[in-house]
Amino acid sequence: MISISFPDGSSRSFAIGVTPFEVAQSISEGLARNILSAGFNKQTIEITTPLTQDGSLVLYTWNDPEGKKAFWHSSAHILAQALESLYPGVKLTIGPAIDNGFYYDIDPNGHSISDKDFPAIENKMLEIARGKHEFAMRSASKNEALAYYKNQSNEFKVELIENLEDGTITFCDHDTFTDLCRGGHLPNTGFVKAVKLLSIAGAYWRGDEKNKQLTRIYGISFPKQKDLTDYLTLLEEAKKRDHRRLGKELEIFTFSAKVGLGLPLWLPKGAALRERLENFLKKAQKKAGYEMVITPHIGQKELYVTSGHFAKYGADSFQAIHTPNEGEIFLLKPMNCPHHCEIYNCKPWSYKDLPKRYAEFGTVYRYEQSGELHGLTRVRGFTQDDAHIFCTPDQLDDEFKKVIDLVLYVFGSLGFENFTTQISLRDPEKPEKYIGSDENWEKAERAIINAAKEKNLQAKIEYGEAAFYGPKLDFMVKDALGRSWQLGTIQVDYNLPERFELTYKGADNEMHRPVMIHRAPFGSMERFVAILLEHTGGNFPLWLTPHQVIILNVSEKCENYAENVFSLLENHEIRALKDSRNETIGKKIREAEMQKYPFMVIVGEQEAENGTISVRRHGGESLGNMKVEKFIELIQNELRKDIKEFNV
RNA sequence: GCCGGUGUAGCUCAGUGGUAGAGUGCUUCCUUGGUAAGGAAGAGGUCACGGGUUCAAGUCCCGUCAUUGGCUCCA
Repeated sequence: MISISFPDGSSRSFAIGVTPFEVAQSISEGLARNILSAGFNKQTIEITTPLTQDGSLVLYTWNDPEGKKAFWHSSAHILAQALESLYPGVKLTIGPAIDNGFYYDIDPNGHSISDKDFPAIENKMLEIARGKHEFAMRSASKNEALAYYKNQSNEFKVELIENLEDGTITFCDHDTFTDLCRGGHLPNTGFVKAVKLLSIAGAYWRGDEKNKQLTRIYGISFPKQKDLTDYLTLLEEAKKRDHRRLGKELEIFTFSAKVGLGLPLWLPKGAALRERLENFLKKAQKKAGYEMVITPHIGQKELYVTSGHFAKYGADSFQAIHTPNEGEIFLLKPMNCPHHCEIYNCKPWSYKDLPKRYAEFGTVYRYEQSGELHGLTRVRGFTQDDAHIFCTPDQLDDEFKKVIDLVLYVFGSLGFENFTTQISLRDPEKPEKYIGSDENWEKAERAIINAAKEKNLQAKIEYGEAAFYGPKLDFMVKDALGRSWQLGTIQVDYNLPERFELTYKGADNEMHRPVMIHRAPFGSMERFVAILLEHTGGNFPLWLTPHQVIILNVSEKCENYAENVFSLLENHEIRALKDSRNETIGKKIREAEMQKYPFMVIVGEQEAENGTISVRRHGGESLGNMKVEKFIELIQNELRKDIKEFNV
């Protein structure tokens, strides 16, 4: 007998060789029907794998990420089999499960595959699935495995196997198909009832652009047809929240091929929205002890040689700006830090003056590769809500925590609750990649980890993701399609103070180097507004929205009254708009709904007579008739609730 | 930058080799309305651009540009 323990802490005895499926059966038939995969002693296994020793067992269903993973990983095998059978000679490489589905990378080996072929591939996959072929794992020696793939001239699998240790190599077979595989499958292909291939793309072998480009096919699969239908509906809904679409519909921003790729043009409503966001942050920053500075959009080449950015990025960036003076060269600024360092350098500082916190909405220009541009989330000219804090090493901890507070305040005020955080540290294997002393790095890394812990951030630690000059803490938010974007960032920097020879005089009467914190709570105005659009679906909070109220007159007879109401609202700094077109009231309401104005004020002859207005909220809720003064009060109350002050 | 997709009226899109279309918006007129589309008429297109095949190209082929899904990159 072996003893199996469960996640709830209980444990039971089973016969040696019992499978997770049988364990599930012993708990309930329902569970046994739904179980897809299992974890035994923290290792993913098939539910048909016999257990031969004591251990802890977790059973996974579709509702567990691990269950979905087994499902989608198995689906990738089915996709690979379908591809092999439809396109003989294709070379398989890797095919993992991802957050939403799976993909398989293949070398088409002369075949051309396009999305027009998807229906045929999907049908083949379903045919394979219906065969209910069992997935069976088997071990192989390294030599056997190498021979198998050398025989197929599959250099990719050979490369994979060469990096594996003999004795750890396993294959998975189902039906007529075989693949090198670590494991974690469904019992058989029959679990897969619905399949949809989503897109086809090029992907470099092992993610390196110097390598051969393979063909990647993305797909998703489900245990029920209805799940697929629901998922596709969800995708359609997400498309409606695409910031590029909303940006056009709500007239927030546009692009012009004449102006240039990736250079956004902010329309009046967008500019006003952005200004409100900036003012919101400025107000909080003022409380937090920041001082605004303003720096030019260009800088001499020497500035970037000093900062080190020229050597690293000069060749791949916007090219030099020349002047009538021969040899005089300027560059568009790709970041604000060097300018801010020179501001710090304009006079000597005492430790008593620190920290200095310089903030600027600084517009920077970066020549992103054309294929990377994406709406407002990835552009070539954008404005960072940048600030640099120059402090003593002793102040670092405290300053860092204060910045976290500010970022949390910003995210909280805008309803970003589902953000994730990531701490990026040095790669301990490659100390040569980083500059600065070990002591400083340890101090900085400790400061970030402690600060994140103290602020209860469930930060994921990533080694090797740090900038070469220091570790960082990033705040990531997902867009409508679930793609993660980095918004807020806080970075510790020992490099620039060194390169710009920044100093302050300490209590010991000696000169010292300050530490620098780079931080941007929004990240950039462009990306932030994009993600905000996708999160709110264009229904901005009342304090931020371009127009808070639209006044709709029922007929031309009450246009004067509408004008009076409009002036009253304007006098109280309520952002109102008037639709006095000669259209039916029904049509005006419909259009106002589609433009997502938070309040509609409807005025007709009755209202004009009684000196009232009829108020309707976006979405259809009627607030009834009231005096304009009461409505103004209502809005002002909502605004107060909407946004809280930042408390240092 | 690389691998695919797409590009037709201001916008959303139909149009598989034979006279350039719809809805919506816009202009004008009628209608004077009551909480998600009142009616009529009109204007609006070098079918992204350049080349090619064909008696004939929006449609097929090649190139360029833009855009888009990924990959790579992201100071």
